[in-house]
Amino acid sequence: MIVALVDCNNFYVSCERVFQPKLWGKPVVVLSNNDGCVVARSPEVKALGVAMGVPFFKIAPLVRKHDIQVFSSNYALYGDLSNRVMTTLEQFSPEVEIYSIDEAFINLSNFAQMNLSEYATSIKETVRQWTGIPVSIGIGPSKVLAKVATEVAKKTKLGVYHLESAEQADEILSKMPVRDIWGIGSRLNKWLNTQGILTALQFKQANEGLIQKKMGVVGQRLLLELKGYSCLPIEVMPNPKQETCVSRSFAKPVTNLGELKEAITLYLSRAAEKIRNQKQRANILIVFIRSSIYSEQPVSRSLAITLPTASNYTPELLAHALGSLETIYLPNYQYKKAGVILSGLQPESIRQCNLFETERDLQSQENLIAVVDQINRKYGAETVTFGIVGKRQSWRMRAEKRSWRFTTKWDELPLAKAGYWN
DNA sequence: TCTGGGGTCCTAGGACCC
DNA sequence: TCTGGGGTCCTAGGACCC
Repeated sequence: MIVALVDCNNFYVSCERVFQPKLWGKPVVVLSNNDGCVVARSPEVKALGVAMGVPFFKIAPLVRKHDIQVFSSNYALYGDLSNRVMTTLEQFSPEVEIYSIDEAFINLSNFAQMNLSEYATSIKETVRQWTGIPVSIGIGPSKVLAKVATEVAKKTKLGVYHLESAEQADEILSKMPVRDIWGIGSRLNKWLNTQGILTALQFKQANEGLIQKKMGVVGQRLLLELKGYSCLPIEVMPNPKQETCVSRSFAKPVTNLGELKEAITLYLSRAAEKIRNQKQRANILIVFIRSSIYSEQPVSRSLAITLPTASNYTPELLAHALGSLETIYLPNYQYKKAGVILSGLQPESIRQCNLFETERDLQSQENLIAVVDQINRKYGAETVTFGIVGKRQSWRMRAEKRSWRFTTKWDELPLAKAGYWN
């Protein structure tokens, strides 16, 4: 197996730069939803020592001092540019696995006779030319080693690295903290350190029984992958989702049941829309509300119910969701976040009818919801909403510094006028 | 004042079945 | 004296990822 990993360089920042070239060379950050944490940093910002995930308010002085350009997350833009990158990659191999919004694995096994570094370089240049997004590419005999190679690639000027031999791998792994291996998180890192395992190479050479006992088959696979045996296949067809979650933090704490109902109504509507797009129905509905984890009076309430029959029909799901909310709601607490999870998803093609419903009832439900989806697609999300959604929503998440949705909204297209581009 | 959102996989243990 | 064996399904919790 020969795997390449294509990783977009500080993707969200790069997306902002594509349509605002004046941002090149300047320090730029992109914030998480609700403008809470830093989730993407330009190299200039990394050089200032800003860590991934720090709360934005903690870097406010740095922002002023270095005139860091700040943006709220603009997922309409990032999602669209991601699609363009992935489509471009499909020119280069029939087997592309879209792993996340900014990463893809490519199977290059059939290209072994070529100079793969050169091939990767041409991939990189094409993506840059066609989409404006800079990428780094690592090549190795397994997904885990391709990840390692990508880390090396990011530090080279070329932005491409081919890990070809076990000696090369060991050389790199010996200088790599074990925490940086894909699949080793903070918990396992802590435990491994107590076992005297500090580097990736030490992990690779560790006692298999010990790793297996602690980490199960996940650990075994990881060891094999590091040794160059591919265990994790490239998955070209996305697996059907098993659950779908919509949740948001509030801009300010909410205590009132009415406002929570509004929020749950919007989240549930969005979640139902998502599973309809995936052509799925849900068997299980979970509703949760919770305070900030930093709160002095913490509260976390949730309820999972199994639906009488699988559904993706918003009004029906909504009735259950609001019922659950009333059950779990406790007055006088400061809720900071709420959400719904639709789980036990199954294909729409399987249908269990309710004893008292007729084919005609179901058909008219489907027609109604199809029209709602159409209107919201055409005129924008939440043009048509269900039930008790008001317009004055003081709890709505913040997105105060969002750039234009340059590629997906007619009235936000980039302007070709003097002064815009600089 | 202010700390994201959306997922996946694996395991262990209990309930229940024949 | 002596009380089986082999399963499935569900849930909760732990770990990870970007």
